[in-house]
Amino acid sequence: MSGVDQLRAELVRSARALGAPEGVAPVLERPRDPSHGDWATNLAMMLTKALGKKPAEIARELIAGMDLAAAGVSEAEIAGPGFINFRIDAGALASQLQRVLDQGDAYGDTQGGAGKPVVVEFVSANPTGPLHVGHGRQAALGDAISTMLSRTGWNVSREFYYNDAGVQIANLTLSTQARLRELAGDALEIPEGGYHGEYIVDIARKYATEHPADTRGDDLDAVRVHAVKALRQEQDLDLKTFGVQFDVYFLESSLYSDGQVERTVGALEKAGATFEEGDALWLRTTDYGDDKDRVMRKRDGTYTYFVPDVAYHVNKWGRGFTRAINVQGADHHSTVTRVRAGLQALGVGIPQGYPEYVLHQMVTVMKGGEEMKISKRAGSYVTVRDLIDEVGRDAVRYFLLMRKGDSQLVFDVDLARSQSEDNPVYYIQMAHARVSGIFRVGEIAMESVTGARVNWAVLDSLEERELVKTLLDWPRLLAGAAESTEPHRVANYLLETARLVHTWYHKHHVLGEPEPVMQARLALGKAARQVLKNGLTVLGITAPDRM
RNA sequence: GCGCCAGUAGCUCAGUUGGAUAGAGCGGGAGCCUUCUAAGCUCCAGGUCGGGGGUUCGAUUCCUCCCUGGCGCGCCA
Repeated sequence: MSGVDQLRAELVRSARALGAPEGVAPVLERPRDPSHGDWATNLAMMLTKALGKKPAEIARELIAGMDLAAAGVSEAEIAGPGFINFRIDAGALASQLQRVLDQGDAYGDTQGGAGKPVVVEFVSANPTGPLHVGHGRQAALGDAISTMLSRTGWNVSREFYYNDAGVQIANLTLSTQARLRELAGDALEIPEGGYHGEYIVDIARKYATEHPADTRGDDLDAVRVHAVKALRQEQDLDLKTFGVQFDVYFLESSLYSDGQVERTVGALEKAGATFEEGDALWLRTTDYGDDKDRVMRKRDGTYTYFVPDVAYHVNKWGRGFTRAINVQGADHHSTVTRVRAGLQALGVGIPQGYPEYVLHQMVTVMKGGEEMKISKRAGSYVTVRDLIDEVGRDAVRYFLLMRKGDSQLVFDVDLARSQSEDNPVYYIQMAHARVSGIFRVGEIAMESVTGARVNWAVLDSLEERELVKTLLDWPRLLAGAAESTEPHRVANYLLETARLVHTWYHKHHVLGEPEPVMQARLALGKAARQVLKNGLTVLGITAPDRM
């Protein structure tokens, strides 16, 4: 049982003795202001109605009824409108760092997910061009969310859905053909809705080399296969450079070839959720909160995009994923209602909120004070590769994760590239490297610091107490970030932790101090380094030992 | 017009799910290196939390109505 839990247990015991209702659950929080102690509770204010007394009186009685020593409390005072502020004994507080040292890379991991399966789908780009910044945000978000879930006990599968069966693929094929014919001497005629980027020229050139008998691209089937393959390879390479790996690549086309789309449509018709009108087949999405019904099968006999998407999610459910999370740009949010409506209409026991969506707002890339819109290769947008080339993988990851997904994001290339003073990524990594440096310079093996025989009570300065408390927050913070699927909480936590580490490092020397002091500070340093490393790992960012 | 998201310091954004005197980074100003990395530390300036009403001991946080911005509202994906 951790220190907070003991404190809470004592509070509950005391409150119950005063006549508080069963199930009373005191909220303990860390006050912003250190002078308000290490933990504070508003319990006395919560109980005013139930006990019919004034907050201050209740607070006094609560404290009197607690075994403060058992909870490691050195001081308890009543403050403000009725808060109780507890100060924890320095030794009792710092000794909890033993957990960090014992658990190492696993410190912070919890088991809330209980091994249940969850599929996280992200990126899911059409294989029609290089990945753009938005895909980058999805890749960073999806990967970090997956890691967080995995560290909180979920059995995670990362999945990439390839839209390889639609109109876009036809446009890609025709665009490639147009470039082939341009290379053969014709005037360039990129079709309506086609792709204008430089990369199409590369693909065409390679096709012509590999297919000397068809340099004009008359064999559209061969052109399509070639172009899709080339772009999948390019996207894979980008993702690899970004450090993202998937467990499953799911092809949209397989939903058609396996008959899953037809089966889903048949089931929806059977369920009476559809109707025909104007030579088209419609789904009654208005029965499930949509503002109008939606076409499933167009007049030309093909399906609208959300139909295979419904089939795809039936497939996920069928594979045993009772939880599914989709990371997508907010411009796709109209799909949410439709897919869920389709799943509900099937009536096969899929819960209403399935799948969950993590929608993120748009990214604006700024460089030199101006919006950067053009990539040489892609033509009309900035690619993930552009960003990695500009600022490096770690900085791209951090900058794409530092803001809540709900916020529009301004990516400042100049700031991200700066390696001197202003960059939060390097600030955090530097904290890790500086602590590593203590061990390197002192020639102290990291493994030799185990926490055994450490006099934790030595760590009683303001800076040390604040750092200790923050390090002890990590498991709770990670669990909260995972539950809310918000990696930016980890990013902000790391920045705060790094700040405390830098301050501590500057103020409290380690090497050459008297033995008990040095041993205690080495233990604290090692714990801090461990937490920084664990947090950076969650975000997919490296934790260098020297910079 | 309808729906979703946002509006907090000059700029970019956090705000621990309703707590105490609202924070960080950048930008601006002033200091700190014969001692474990100055990619660092310390201090100063900077705010009508978009606006009005409501809920209660207490609201940046919850409800409601306005205002502003982004995205979406296709037999496109």
